[in-house]
Amino acid sequence: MIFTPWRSLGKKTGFTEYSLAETLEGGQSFLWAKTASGSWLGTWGDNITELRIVSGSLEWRTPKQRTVERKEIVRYLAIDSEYDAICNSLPWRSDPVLADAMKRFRGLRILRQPLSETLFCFLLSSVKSIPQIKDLCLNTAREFGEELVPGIHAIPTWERLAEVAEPDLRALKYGYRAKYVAATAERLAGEPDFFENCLAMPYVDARSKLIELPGVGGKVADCALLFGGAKLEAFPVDTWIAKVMSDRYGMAGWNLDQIASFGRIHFGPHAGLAQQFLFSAVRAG
DNA sequence: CCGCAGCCTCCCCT
DNA sequence: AAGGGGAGGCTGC
Repeated sequence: MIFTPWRSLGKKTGFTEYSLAETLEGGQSFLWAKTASGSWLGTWGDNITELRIVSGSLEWRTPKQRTVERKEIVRYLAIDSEYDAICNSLPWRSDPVLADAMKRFRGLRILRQPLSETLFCFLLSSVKSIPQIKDLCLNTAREFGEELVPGIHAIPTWERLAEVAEPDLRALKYGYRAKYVAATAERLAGEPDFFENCLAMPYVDARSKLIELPGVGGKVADCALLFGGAKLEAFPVDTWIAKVMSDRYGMAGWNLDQIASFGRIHFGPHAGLAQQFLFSAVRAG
């Protein structure tokens, strides 16, 4: 494949080798893979981009036959957000657990993925590890998604998924998730403005709307809105976060909804970023 | 309202 | 070497 020349986004992005890796494949997206040369190649929507860090600068390039505008990269990686100010607004001064996680993963950002695609990936995520979710997503793309360049496919649209029979999803090893995807696809195919409407709503309303979909509960809705809807107040509670809140914040015995409510209040309007720092830290051990 | 088993499949463990 | 238990959740009882 022929690529454009590498272009630089500079050093001010704050990304390090470590925080870029954690941002791209630390559980927010399942569509990035490390290349033999150590760069990252991935997709979102119908975009394909390769990223790398050289001498502390973030660099990017795209296939020549399918270029991506610089502003799209900036938007996806949230480089245009006031990162230092947002980090500073988190309650790290009074929260040593958060302070430690932020120190270890400085530079970690919340991606701005397409909401539709993000919801799809997280609908497949229940009781799966990251490598397994990646396999499911990429196999689905290869089977049903548009071929963007030879060998690289986009995640199919919900409209396309609505045409796929449930047994064909089972054949891709979806397991019990097949009926969730089939039912949600059928529902969404009749509501072309669903995601646009969600994005226009406040977080709480968008969350309720997503939870109406088959197979979508609080955790999946929060992941979709945080990583695919830029709703930074979302505080997804999975088993890892439940564990750290139980062990380090004295919340043993609290249920998942209670932990999520506490997280949104304690960490504030950017609770989702705090969640991702804690998630990365507890997962790294 | 709350807690829990069951759901597919894979993986790790014995 | 075969078989049980649990995994980044949701649903229905």
